[in-house]
Amino acid sequence: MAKKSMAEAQLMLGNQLCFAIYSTAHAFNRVYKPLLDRLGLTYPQYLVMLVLWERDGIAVKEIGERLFLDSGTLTPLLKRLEAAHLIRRTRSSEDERQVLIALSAQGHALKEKARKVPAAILSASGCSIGELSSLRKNLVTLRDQLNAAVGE
Amino acid sequence: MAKKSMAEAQLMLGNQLCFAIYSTAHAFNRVYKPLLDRLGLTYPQYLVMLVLWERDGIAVKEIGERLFLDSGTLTPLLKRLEAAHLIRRTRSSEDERQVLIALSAQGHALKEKARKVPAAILSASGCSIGELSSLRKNLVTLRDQLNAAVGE
DNA sequence: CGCAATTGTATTGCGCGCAATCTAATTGAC
DNA sequence: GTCAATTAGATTGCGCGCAATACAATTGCG
Repeated sequence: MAKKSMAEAQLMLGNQLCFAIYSTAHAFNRVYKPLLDRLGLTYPQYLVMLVLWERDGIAVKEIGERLFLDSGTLTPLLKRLEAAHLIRRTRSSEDERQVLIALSAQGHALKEKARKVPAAILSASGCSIGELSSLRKNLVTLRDQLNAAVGE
Repeated sequence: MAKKSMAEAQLMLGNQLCFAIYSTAHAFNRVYKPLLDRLGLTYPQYLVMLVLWERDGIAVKEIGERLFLDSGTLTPLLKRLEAAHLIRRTRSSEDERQVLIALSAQGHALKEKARKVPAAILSASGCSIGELSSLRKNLVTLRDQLNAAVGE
């Protein structure tokens, strides 16, 4: 009987870590949206730009590995960034299968406008650097463990 | 110079935390998918069923409040659950604006098959109950803070 | 070299997630 | 009671996110 109610408790929404993550991700999105609207970016597009601001001229594959996204997501997203004149997509001459992504002048320039985003997010979170940092570490560990479990 | 790059690194933390959450949510989804496929549910549909297994006969509005989802997401999702014969949607006679969601016999029965899901997730996470529970608590605090910040 | 297997990207289809808009039902101020 | 404001859902449109599939370029094995 005690056992059964434990199984029951595990099915309760409030007890589920996954729902906490799911709903926190949505909450973050809502905080980011007004900030990113000013940059003309969606959140996944912002992630791609963050990768490119660190280093551009990389293949779609590498962006996908860093963000855990595949070509089904990235190909149309990158086409939209190209249509917005933030990036250029060119086939690699060394390996014609690869499409290399380079920032345009506008894409580089957008980095300056994006500088104030992290501070705004930090303040909306209402947490200390230490809290956020330990939370991040635990999540990355969990994520890597989950991804390893999927790969068997 | 060291100070400036440290401040910059700290500012990036909000971004990094958000990406940690974003990518962990996707990792969870990948772990859940094969388990939920056997139930014929997607993850958001599973969340709706969790709410209904706790208490059904509730309005769409209440489901939306518990899951932080709006009618644009729920209406088509609930129609798919109805098409799968897991729920029934009926207008409230007291307030004709409301649509009440009730589990069908199949919907109730599915709860039994869903009981083994949480244990499978727990094992894939590779964490102890205590770790997951404290992580969950921190995330809920952060989520509520973020949602409050959006509401100003 | 020749050909099968692999790799990188593109395409299609489906299910969210949400903003914006719409409609019908209810409430509230007077 | 009347009419404006509010509320609950539904609809539309767009951008992911991913599985499945397709295809061309490259690699590797004989």
